[in-house]
Amino acid sequence: MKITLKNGDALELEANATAMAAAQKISEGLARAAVGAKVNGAVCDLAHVLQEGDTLEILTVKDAEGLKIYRHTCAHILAQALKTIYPTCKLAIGPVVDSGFYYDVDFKTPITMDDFAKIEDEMRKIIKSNLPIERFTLPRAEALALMGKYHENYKTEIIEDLPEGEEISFYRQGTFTDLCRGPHLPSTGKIKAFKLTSIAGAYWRGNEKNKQLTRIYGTAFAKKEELEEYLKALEEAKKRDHNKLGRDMGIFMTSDVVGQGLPILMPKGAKILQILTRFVEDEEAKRGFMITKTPNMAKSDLYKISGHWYHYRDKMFVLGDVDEKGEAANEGEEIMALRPMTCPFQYQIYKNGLKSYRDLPCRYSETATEFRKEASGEMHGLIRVRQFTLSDGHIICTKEQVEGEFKRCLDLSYYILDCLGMRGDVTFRFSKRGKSKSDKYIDDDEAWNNTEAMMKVILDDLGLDYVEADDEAAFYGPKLDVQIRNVFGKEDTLITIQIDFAAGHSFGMEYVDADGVKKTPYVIHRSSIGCYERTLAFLIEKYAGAFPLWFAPVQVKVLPITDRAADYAKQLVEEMAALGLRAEGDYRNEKIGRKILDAENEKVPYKLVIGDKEVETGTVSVRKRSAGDVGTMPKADFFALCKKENDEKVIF
RNA sequence: GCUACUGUGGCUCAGUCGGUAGAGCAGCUGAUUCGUAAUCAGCAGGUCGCCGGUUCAAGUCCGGCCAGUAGCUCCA
Repeated sequence: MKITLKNGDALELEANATAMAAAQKISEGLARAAVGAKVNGAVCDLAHVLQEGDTLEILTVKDAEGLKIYRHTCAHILAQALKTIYPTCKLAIGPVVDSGFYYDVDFKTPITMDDFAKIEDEMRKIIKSNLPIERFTLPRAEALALMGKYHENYKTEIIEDLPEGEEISFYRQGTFTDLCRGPHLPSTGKIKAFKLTSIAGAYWRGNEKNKQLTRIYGTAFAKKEELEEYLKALEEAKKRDHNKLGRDMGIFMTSDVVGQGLPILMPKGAKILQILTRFVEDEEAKRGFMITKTPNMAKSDLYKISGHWYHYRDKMFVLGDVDEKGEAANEGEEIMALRPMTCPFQYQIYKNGLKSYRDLPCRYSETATEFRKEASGEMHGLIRVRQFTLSDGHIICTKEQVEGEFKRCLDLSYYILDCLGMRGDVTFRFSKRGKSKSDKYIDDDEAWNNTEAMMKVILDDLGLDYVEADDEAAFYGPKLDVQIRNVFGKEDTLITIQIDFAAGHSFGMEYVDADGVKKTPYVIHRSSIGCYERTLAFLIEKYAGAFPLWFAPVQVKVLPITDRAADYAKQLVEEMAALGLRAEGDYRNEKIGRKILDAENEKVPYKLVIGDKEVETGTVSVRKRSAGDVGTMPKADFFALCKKENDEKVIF
């Protein structure tokens, strides 16, 4: 029989040959490195039997899909080790994740990280035994019986939920059998380097109403060196953790008596946010946005119209006593709530006066403070907080204008990301309702289908490289989320642009069209730079606190060598301030080496060393961050260089 | 909220087998005015997260609580 390889070459094989046999025929080396196969585009085991005309690709750990197979097998080895050491534990699920794998397990008595050594030893034994891994399938009744025999009630629940007719496959290695779609390595001995990394609680099926299982995280690599490199890189990344670095650098702090999730921005942090806010507000104004200033709270009546009062109240800070239905507990008391979003406030502005089609698009923007009562365990540094400031905005426009306005919003965010040097760090997620029919979404299939299709056309037209995510939409429409990862690899939304088909109707917004008929507009919710606190967190992590000059809180540190140079140093600071540059002097009675070290630790972009020579000649001796001494120049030259770098928002 | 881990001066950490706390940095004072990554000396600073228990004796052992950190999105 003849098959086709990925590169287009034909390969002659005996009838019923497996993917492994094909790999062997190609080369012994490939057969040794092989971890799985891709037949006609579908990933499968090496034991997969090939058919005439199949297209075959042999996968190794160098392929992303191959590495997944490798790690998934490692998860099974973990499961087998756990069943050996803790025979009464029950297995739930054990998938592969970005940086490794995990297995969710229900233990009779909880285990801790101290047990890892013992578990890893058992895993090593399993690997050393080089057990062959075999796949087999069973009809539903027998599959249930098999898992029932092992008292694996999580597995039986999974089987029961599988659609009728779906193939139910198992993988067996030695005495251990696990329900699994696969694929897997041909034997356990192929694993060369692995490590259990952490332990955590995780709810069965991600639902907090279900039992919490123990999740054991691990990772695996093709070589020991790669594993060590990964662990080292992880340690390095943690040094950039904004939650540590931001506090150490005096950017922000928290206080027990102020409260959880309420970061206090210190002078340096507040300065950065002021710079970013002014930049964003000015840029928005250039692009046709009208700035608004709306209240931080409103009566419950407003949130009743928006629907938040009924769906979101447990996450709002409510002022006044309310009963479980959300009505005032004391007759006649006015119930207020801090706002969790800006939308309905800006809609009030739109509704103030009759609008013509000539008024559209109506672009409102605001640097808006919002309040959300996040659960206590969900707060994280500056990334997830209870009070934050969002570059919020709403565009009210006709359906025909949606596409153009959406593209303008993305263009603004692109520009901002470029100025921050973060364009390369983000990914895009097209967040849809998709197949989900949960009651958290507005019930209007036609509107959902139309809006999701409309957004898809826009994204494809822009040639955006995005992932589609079902069940991630806002309750009123689909979103384009600009995503970013923190130093722990956790992904968060930095910026979002959303199309809302419902707000126009629910808030009674209208415009008079050219034909004299009143029509309902579309709304685009958008942020340009995202939430300032969160964006600052990612900036700290990206630059490890060494910010580009244009938004560094202190741009230049002037370091007089002796008291004789102090007056000139003060004069330099004043001259730079007059030019709009942020400079500080270090007038302590310390040696120059110490002043340089301290300024270096502060991560100031430029240092000026000032001694008798500079005083006499009106020059400055310049040290550039991470480049060291770059020589002496007339002060005016340095000012110009600095000003240029500031105004052009140079990233270095 | 749940699970796990952590909790000693402002910061980083010591503290053996239970015998009522120690260093470096930072701070303060004094001396030093020294040209490119830590000048010297002295001083001061802690109810060992909180509460309770065991003990002649608890930072150390036990129980409870609080706070911080990570995970709880990846679905055979």
